[in-house]
Amino acid sequence: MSSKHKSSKTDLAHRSETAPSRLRIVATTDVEPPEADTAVVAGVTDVGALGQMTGYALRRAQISVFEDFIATIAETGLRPAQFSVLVLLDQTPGLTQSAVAAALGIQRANFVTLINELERRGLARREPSLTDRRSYALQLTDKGHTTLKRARELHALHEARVREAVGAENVETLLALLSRLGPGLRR
Amino acid sequence: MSSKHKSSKTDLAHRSETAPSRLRIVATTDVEPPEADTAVVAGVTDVGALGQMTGYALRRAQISVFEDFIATIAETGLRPAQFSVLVLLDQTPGLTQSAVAAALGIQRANFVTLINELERRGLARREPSLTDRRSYALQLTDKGHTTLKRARELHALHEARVREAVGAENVETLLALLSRLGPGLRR
DNA sequence: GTAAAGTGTAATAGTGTATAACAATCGACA
DNA sequence: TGTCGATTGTTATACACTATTACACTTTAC
Repeated sequence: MSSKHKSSKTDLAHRSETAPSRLRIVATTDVEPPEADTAVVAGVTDVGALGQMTGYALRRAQISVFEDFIATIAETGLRPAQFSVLVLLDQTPGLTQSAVAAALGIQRANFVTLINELERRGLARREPSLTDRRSYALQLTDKGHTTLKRARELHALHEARVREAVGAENVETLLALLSRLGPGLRR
Repeated sequence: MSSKHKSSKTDLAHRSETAPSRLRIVATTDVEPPEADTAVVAGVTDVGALGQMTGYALRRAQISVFEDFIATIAETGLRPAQFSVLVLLDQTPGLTQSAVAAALGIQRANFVTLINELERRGLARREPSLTDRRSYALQLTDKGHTTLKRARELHALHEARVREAVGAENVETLLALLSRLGPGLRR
């Protein structure tokens, strides 16, 4: 699809070739590995070697974090994917369904149901694109903005718990490392 | 991965093996944050603020890593959950279905299908428990062991890619941080 | 102007997970 | 020893998420 999209007010496209700032990771902390050994911890059989496999560790952490996040924003009636769509549309209004889906790694066919629901709840709306009659320009409604605002407050509570669990000084380290695993490992 | 794991007799409960000491995290590395700005990277709209949310970052990383892992062990016909069951049964033979399910965070009702399939493929078997007629003592078959061995080789290739992507010196840091997000954030 | 590509949509299937119910069995204990 | 609550494996079922295919409509490229 065409590159630069809406240049609302936030001037995009100023991607200085050389990364603006390198992030110097210098985390120094004492960490207690939960437990080692092939045994039982709190009545549950230890997963042993599994815990040293990045994939497994990632999955368990992700599930755990999502569990907390979902419970935290439950009052908004939003699920994680819906929340991320609102954040994205708030940041960059006018995106097409395909653009949002691609950015979030969602199949555009599956995105239909998602945006349908957001529209049904009056949180977002499809406006006809002025330049392309095939697509819609997605927008947040006022209700969408207020809901998002509340969701952000709740998300902050959740994020605070995550920071506490992982250690505030280590959060940026974690994010930096995770970003390296972003979409696609070279093969 | 490790070098241990071989003497898979039935001696569980042999504590201490991995240094139960404290893990000193001292990662020092230069990391290029993928890209900043509300813009487009390679034709895809940037997710912006989303990238700073641990949950989102975790999810994307997990999906990416799993994708690679699944593709890598595809030749064994194993899916991640099945692989983890084999690893667990190899490490601790004789576990019951409930024990394995609990250790892996799987609903025991859903584990039935999983072990059924492993048994159907001749990789594991249900032996009658000698002490409890309600449950089974799960075991790997010879075929299960050889399949697991091959899967481990393939997993090593996968893990190597992960290490390269995240930086070999940072892997233990990542694992330590992820373990802190393990099951359940305090609420 | 015609062919190729992109957009939104529906239909469908596959997978993963959660819940409820149930028979068989175990464990505790009066 | 008999009863009752808890546990184990199991089936059935439902829901969320994902992937694939197909299609009409529109845009883009040659």
